[in-house]
Amino acid sequence: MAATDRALTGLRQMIASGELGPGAKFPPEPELCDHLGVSRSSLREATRSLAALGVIESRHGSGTYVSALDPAEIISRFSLSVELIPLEGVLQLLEVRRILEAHATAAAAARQDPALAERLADILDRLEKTTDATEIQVLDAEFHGAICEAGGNPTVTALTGVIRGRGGHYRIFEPGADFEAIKRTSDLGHRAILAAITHRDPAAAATAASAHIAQTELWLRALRPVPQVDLP
Amino acid sequence: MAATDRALTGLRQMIASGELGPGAKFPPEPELCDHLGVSRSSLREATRSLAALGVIESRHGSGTYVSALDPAEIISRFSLSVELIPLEGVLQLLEVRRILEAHATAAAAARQDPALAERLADILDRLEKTTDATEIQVLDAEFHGAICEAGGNPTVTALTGVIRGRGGHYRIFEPGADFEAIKRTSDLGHRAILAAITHRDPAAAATAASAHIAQTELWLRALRPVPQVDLP
DNA sequence: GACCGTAAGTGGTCTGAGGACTTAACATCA
DNA sequence: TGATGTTAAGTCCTCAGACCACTTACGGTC
Repeated sequence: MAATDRALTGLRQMIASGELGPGAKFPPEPELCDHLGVSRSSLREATRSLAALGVIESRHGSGTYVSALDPAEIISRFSLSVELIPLEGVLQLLEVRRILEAHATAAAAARQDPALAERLADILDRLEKTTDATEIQVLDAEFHGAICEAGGNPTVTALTGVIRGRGGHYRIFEPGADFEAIKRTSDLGHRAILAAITHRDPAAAATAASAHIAQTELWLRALRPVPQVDLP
Repeated sequence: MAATDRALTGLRQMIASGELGPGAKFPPEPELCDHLGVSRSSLREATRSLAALGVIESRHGSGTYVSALDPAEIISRFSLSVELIPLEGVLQLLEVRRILEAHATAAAAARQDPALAERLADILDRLEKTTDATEIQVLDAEFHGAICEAGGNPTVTALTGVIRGRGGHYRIFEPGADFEAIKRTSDLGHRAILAAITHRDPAAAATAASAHIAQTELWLRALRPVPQVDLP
């Protein structure tokens, strides 16, 4: 087996075997090199791989640690790769988001939390007032994010968040030909979701969320020209 | 910004900007180092990160290439990290699988493909005959995998596959106290799913799949002792 | 035309060195 | 005594250079 793979397997094994749990500290690099039988370069490439996957964290001057191994955090790391997926693949992902978010929205409606409805209404008030593309995107994420959070499964929240972030790169809400019609349809979709949550109607909430995201899928399908993405 | 981060951002930008599409070849490492203003070590750590995420592929002696950027392949890379998630997180992930697979199973039932039903029946025949833990796991994966595939969304298939693989590490089917009862319940669940697909009843299929996976969640919840994982 | 060896191109690995950051122990001062 | 500044040890980060292993394509040979 290649050196880096050997290091990679060794590091993963140390975690999988229970030798190192979440938050635990790895031995210093030279010691690990000796233990795994690889050079520092290979070891560092292996640690970088696991760091990219959210499994470990290297802290400059302090040490290398096992991450919390929280599924939501690990899924968040996906955004680094999901942001590069072309439109064709994004549509597949949007179906995943539609299914999961319909479920989460239903769960949120079933939860019967007056504070949630109030907060969502406040977000929509602000959302309906603005025409700025960036602000629309932020408030939309806040709306759906709050609902998913209320759904109770942080993993679902993280996963839908990553997909929503990717979709946001395709700027549907740029002022253009159909801007006003699209914006109005979107606003109405949000109100339908909020109404279902306010009325504590899980089935209606799932349907409204599903329809709202399906609408986004249709817009994206029409938006064939591949956009530029600005990375940080 | 740190050297490796600079390289990472630069590489991602080359893809995000459209300069390099799926399958495209990167310039040789020395040229990239010069272009990005980092040493070869730092560049290599950056490429390893992106390779771990499934965004690029390095082929020894040939070059470094942009991957297909297929969401299903990218999600498959997740298994490297998902396999290390502790039981608590696996339960959150299983809920994701339950939601997605219920949907995919319904879609498969709606598809009305006689060949699928035949293939599934064959798998179940073999599954019901064996008591070998590994073989059970393989056939179970084959059964659910075939259904998800028929569901029509490869991303859903990949995601459920990764989660199922993680759950499989907790060996529910080891011969033990409740082995026979568990096995019989599991077999019945599979037959219920197959019946719904054969009868082309999407709603029943979704319910059966959901119930089957929910049962698995219950077994896992009861299985508190953390198992050892054997990595390849 | 098919096969094979060779050479150029490219990523993989190792070694050694110095720099940058974190942490904790220690000394100093009010 | 308590707070503060200093120092030193520990650790990861980056660079440079060299050599190895693999792939590919070219050109020669049969």
